[in-house]
Amino acid sequence: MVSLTPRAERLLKALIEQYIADGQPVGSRTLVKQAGLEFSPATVRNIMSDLEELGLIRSPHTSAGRVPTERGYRFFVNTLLAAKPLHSIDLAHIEDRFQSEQDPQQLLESASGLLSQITKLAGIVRVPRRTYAEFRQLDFLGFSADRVLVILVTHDGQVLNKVIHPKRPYSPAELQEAANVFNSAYAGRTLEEVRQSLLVALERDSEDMQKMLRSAVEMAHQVFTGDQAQEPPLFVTGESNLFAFPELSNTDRLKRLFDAFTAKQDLLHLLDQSMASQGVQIFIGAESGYDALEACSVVTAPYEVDGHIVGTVGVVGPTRMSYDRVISIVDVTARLLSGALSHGGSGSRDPAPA
Amino acid sequence: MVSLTPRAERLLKALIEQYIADGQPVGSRTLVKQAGLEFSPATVRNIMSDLEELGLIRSPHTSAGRVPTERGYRFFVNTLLAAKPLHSIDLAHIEDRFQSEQDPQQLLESASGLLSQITKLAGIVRVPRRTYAEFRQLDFLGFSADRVLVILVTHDGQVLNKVIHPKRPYSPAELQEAANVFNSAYAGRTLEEVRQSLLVALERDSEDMQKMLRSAVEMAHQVFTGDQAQEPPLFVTGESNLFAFPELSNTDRLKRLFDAFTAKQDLLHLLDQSMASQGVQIFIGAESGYDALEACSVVTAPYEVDGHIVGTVGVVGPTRMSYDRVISIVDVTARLLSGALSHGGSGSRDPAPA
DNA sequence: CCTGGCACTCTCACTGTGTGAGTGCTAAGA
DNA sequence: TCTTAGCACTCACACAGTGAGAGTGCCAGG
Repeated sequence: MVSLTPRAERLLKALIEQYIADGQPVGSRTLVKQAGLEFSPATVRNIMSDLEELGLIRSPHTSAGRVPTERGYRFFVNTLLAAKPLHSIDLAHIEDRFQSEQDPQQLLESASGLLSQITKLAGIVRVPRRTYAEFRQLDFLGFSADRVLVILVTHDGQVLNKVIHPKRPYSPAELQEAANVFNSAYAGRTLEEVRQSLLVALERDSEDMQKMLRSAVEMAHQVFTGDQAQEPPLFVTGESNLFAFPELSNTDRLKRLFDAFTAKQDLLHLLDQSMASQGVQIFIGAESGYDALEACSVVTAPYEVDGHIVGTVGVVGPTRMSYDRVISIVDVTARLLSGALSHGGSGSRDPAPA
Repeated sequence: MVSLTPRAERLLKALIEQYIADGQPVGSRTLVKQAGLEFSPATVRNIMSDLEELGLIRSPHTSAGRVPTERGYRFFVNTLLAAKPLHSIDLAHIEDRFQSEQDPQQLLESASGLLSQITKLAGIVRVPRRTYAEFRQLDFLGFSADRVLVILVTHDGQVLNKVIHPKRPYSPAELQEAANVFNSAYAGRTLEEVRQSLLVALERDSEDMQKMLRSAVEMAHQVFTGDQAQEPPLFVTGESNLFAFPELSNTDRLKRLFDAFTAKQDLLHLLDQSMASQGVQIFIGAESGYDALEACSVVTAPYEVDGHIVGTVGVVGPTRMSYDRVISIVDVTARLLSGALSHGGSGSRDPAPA
């Protein structure tokens, strides 16, 4: 990374803060006045010239002021930024909301909503993969000769359901029996483990399985394979906040951005990426690697359930955002969410039958 | 309604069609050329003048051509429009998609997706109110001393679930027993009926109820009251198609429109309104009564399950849309959806346990 | 090394101008 | 009485020119 003189750093910091505040290219004189610098505009111009050579700032045109480049933002975020403690009102707001929410899914959706409300940007939340959830039980409900509703419940109270079409009709008693056998065989393992065993079980010769279990396995397998598509793995909230930013108001850019929000594919990859490491991560402009996020930055932080990272919360906004504010909001939200999901709130722990 | 000379009608029709086709105000000369009229531009101007007096068309400014007013569109739609038969490729496309889809919820989402794909506008689908669904069964699953997962299944295979917090701990056996009692008491009635009975039952002195049923009622009541918020009552797809229309490209207008898509409140009212009557309904511009839909038209058609109207499909786009095309697409989609939901597809009918 | 001064550049807002599209009106023709 | 050709008129739009303002780069002196 480039190293700058303390003065240049101070200048760059002031410039970026000023630009973030009002979105106008900032000139030497304004900068001296606004930041209360003790040297003259001319000196500032010299330093700016250096910064421009380093690729940290640039001039939209000759007689405009300077604007940070993505590289400039990156430097700013890496070395100049002092995380700003969160306003206590916001903090209380988040805590309140998490306290009153029960259902883990709703908790996640709330988190996304809160992020977008507080930051006035778009909030995103990566829902935990169900693969790692623990299987609890499964029920088969016959609806007609060829339609059976399968309901799958995980240890943490998530419910999946799917209508499947068995090869032959089953009586209610048979279905009940099949569920019982299946449940005692698989309860307590993760969904992924169950899925794997099902695959193996199906490949093996059916002789060595009880007839009932075989049916159960076949039907359950249908649920497990259809799994992914079933529910949104990602919450996006407050997209329309982004209309407020002139730098994004280009219709074409907006369309691509909104398409990305709908398709979710790219965002998902990005969030999965950021699950790999602890703490807040920031993708500035092209760093995300997705065209749709061209003039945008994404700030993310993973959240945990009982000490394991299971998902990510984050915020999407224009590169010109108050990183200090946003970073602490995202950070705190991730922490509080982890807390709410882990202990009392709901989300896990032994289902002691009282 | 105003009545016009046949010539004026012909002219108005040609003008609106021309305007829908390319979005430019249309002048007398272009109109003569494009529509192959056998009278001169001057005559056209005279007629246009009449139409303008009647409020059917207007001039954005002195030297521009004419543009239809909302009233003009309304007249056009009411009396000049010949419904255009649907392109057979589109028809096949819809049928295919409905055929391959099983789950009623997914079927509805598909319908919305199809509408937006084919019309290149935003598709909306009003999901049936669950209130009229028939109650089938309910299960209580204890997760911890103070958390019980309630799973409710309707006759048509929908699954609702909610975590509730009972007043005292229950053993698994108690929960099982409570569910049994509850199910035999209420199976086969509509959710609304069940909700009503629950209210009554709770008000009555608890003495005359079995202890078990009382608990079941209290817990079930929690599920029934939390019902509405649980799932989206409305699917919206392809919103980003609307970016393509210059008449909507005003950022402020777009924001309001997208907020309406997110809040869903207004759209819901509109769709509920259109459930009252059979067949395609069209709301042009201000007719919808919602500011957010200012320069937009909404085309809707109710769909049925077993002869009863239960929801609405529709399309939102700029007032300048190909009404003939859109109307038939919406109409056909509603019909095919009704079919898919009613017979084989899924959606209803006796759950013969085979 | 800093700074004041100065010439220079470029955007932006404003103004004026010409052109093209389209209108309304009038008077002549069917 | 209805239609049409002709004509004067209006207006948006694109284009060029202008002046002000903001900001820069560079140079020479402290």
